[in-house]
Amino acid sequence: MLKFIRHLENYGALERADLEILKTVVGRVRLVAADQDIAREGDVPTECSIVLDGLVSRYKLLPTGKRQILSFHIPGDMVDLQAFLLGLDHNIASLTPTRVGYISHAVLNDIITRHPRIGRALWRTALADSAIFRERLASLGRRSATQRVAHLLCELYCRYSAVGLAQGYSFELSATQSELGDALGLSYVHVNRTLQALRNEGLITWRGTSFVIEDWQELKLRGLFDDGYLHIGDVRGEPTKER
Amino acid sequence: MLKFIRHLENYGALERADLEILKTVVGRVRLVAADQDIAREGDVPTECSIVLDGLVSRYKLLPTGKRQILSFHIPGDMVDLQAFLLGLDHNIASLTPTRVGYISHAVLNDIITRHPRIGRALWRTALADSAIFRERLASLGRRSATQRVAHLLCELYCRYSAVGLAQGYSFELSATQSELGDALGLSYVHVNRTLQALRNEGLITWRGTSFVIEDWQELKLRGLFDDGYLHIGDVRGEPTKER
DNA sequence: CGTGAACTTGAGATTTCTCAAGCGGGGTGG
DNA sequence: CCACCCCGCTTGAGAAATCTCAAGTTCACG
Repeated sequence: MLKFIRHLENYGALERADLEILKTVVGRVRLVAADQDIAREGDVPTECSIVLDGLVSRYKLLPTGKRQILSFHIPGDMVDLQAFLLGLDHNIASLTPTRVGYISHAVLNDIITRHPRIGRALWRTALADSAIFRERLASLGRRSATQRVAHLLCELYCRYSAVGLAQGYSFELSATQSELGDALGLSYVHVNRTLQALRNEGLITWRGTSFVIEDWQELKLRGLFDDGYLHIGDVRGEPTKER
Repeated sequence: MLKFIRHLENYGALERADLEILKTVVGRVRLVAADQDIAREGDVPTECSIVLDGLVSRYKLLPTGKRQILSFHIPGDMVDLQAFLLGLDHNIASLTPTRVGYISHAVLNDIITRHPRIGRALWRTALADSAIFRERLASLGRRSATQRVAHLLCELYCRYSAVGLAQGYSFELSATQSELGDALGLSYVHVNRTLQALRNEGLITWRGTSFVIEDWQELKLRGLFDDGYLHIGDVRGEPTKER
């Protein structure tokens, strides 16, 4: 839960009263095994999910059987704020054993109306989510395989770092190379070769699920990465007279 | 302006009072020539733009000089609701001569707090926007060139149709093949060949900027198109007791 | 230890890109 | 009013990136 609050604070300063409320909003908590669907396209959820622990993905399946992973969600992320106002147009699944916290839509509605500061922070996270989709669009459309892989690693490092889940330049990434491929529009074979190329150049290393960025500056360059689109700490539209 | 209201109504029933307010929200209107930037990455707009006439795109430029078009916006679309709460992380440009209406953020803030029905409809359009990015992600990641082109044509037809800008199965699409390529992650040469292939199969025709879908069922199949992600008329989270 | 999933490697096949050149039509200046 | 010009479209052909298929290999786990 603290990760969620930390995440929210990246999208708008919160006050003590807000924090007290946020500590009470999570109703039930559910443990989910690896590779389980948490919600499916067409579902009509009555609560929103927050990743407390583990790694979650959103994905679409095409009629051809191909899978596109739309996003990865790390602890602190609210996964399906969209389903608060619109139906689900994709699936949500755990990639590792995961702990998921739920906030009922009723409670959410209440918070948004009565605590506008929290409401705005929530909407900002939704817009930041959308910004990540746009940047990935630029990756799939106009970045080479190497650039895509490097870019994704940079992004994940920044996001892990923002919720305190990176130590130095290392972080845990429990996605398989096949999953990375489905997220990047590449075959898993090519992801493998690309990762090895980056390792051979001394930009990254990994051992099991533990990745280390060995040359941050160069990796950013290779991925054409600029963290602006993550909007971490980018807060606008805060009425100055409020309080 | 009527197109904007019509667009909003696709995302939540509005009442007479709402309509009256919406008719007054647009402050200034600006005429923009073709191929002009309307806003740039890093800008801090104080108003939101609505396309009244013409065709608008959002795009990113990578340091390599490549362009990714993120979205096309047709009359009725609000282009930069995101900049209401976060900074702009991409550029916005006219593709044709365009008429743009502006709503100041102050007015918008006021409307959202005082007319929650309109506020929710606005947020739904923002979420639907995000849904389009996700579907395009699936296109760029896992659809073939033919599937991408067919899918985009299906989407644009549905969107034009939803605001009353399609006659039968025909609609005006004033993007160049090069622009379509930058939106679909393809070279303009390949877009050209792909369009011709679809024409030779009798699925579409065009003359200048006027496109006709000759075989809707088959084009949908070829594009693996399902309109669910557009969320047209998909309204949830409307408190039933409200009014 | 045995097993299976994930990772690795090799090599030919495919899709799409890039480069290059020609075509066509609408708008404009003489 | 007409010729010219430019932008966008079209076509061809070789090049490049990435995919697919296939066969190991490794490592975590039971």
